[in-house]
Amino acid sequence: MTNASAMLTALGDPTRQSIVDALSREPLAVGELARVLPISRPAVSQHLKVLKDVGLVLDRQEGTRRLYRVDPDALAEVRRHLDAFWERSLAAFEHRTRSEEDHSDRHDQHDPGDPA
Amino acid sequence: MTNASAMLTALGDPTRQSIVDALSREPLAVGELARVLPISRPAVSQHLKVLKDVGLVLDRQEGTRRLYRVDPDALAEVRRHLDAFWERSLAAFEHRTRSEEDHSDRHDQHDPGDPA
DNA sequence: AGTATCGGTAAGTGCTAGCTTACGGTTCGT
DNA sequence: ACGAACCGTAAGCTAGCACTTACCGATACT
Repeated sequence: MTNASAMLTALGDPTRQSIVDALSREPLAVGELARVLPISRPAVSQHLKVLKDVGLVLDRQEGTRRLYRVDPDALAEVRRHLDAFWERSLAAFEHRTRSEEDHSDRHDQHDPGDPA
Repeated sequence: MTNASAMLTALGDPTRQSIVDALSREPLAVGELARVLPISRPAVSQHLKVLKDVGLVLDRQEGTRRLYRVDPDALAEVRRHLDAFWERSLAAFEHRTRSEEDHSDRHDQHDPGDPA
């Protein structure tokens, strides 16, 4: 499992999506997040651990508090991962559409080898 | 919960990521997917139902088989959603960096109001 | 030093996501 | 009409996830 898919998996939880959403606007401490979200502070801590383990968020000690923020580079990595899916699906679709004109019965549509 | 976040949640499962991965390359029937994946055919069916409910995949009857494929537009929507996170986190970061020069002790950093 | 705030972690619980087997319906071939 | 292949759904089980409360260490203030 690549790092990008691990991040995607971490983003699967709606609560963690809310956390990333909030943190993307401005860095927040754990208690501040817990005040906004409908869950307890330890629950927030556990979610932040998950997000931190996959590299989606960064933390920095600020006195007695601990400020969490989103790592833009990590988000960019997830985006690239989705882009790969998107481009491939688009390519497959267009390939299908093109070969619709001369649709023969042969179904070896993978790697046509550009028969010039 | 918006549609994009629902799709993101559906993509949270690693098996579903594999399914989308496979389907992005070329449309496949349920049985073909089950042959590749380490799970049973009904399990694949259930995953496909989840993906279809959020609009990530499309299906079309092909004789006795049922071909599933990825909807590129849906993937694009998820991508845009992540883009929003990314842009905001980047903006927040740069804002922080800029206001680092004149960092006073006041911590009302939200909406400084551009004090000319 | 004493106190308060903040936050990570341990322990325990409920629920549901994901899986399997079993069954039934539909489409194609003979 | 019969059999085969394909697939969706029901039913049931289990592992793990998300949550809570309780506890403890660390940092800052007076």
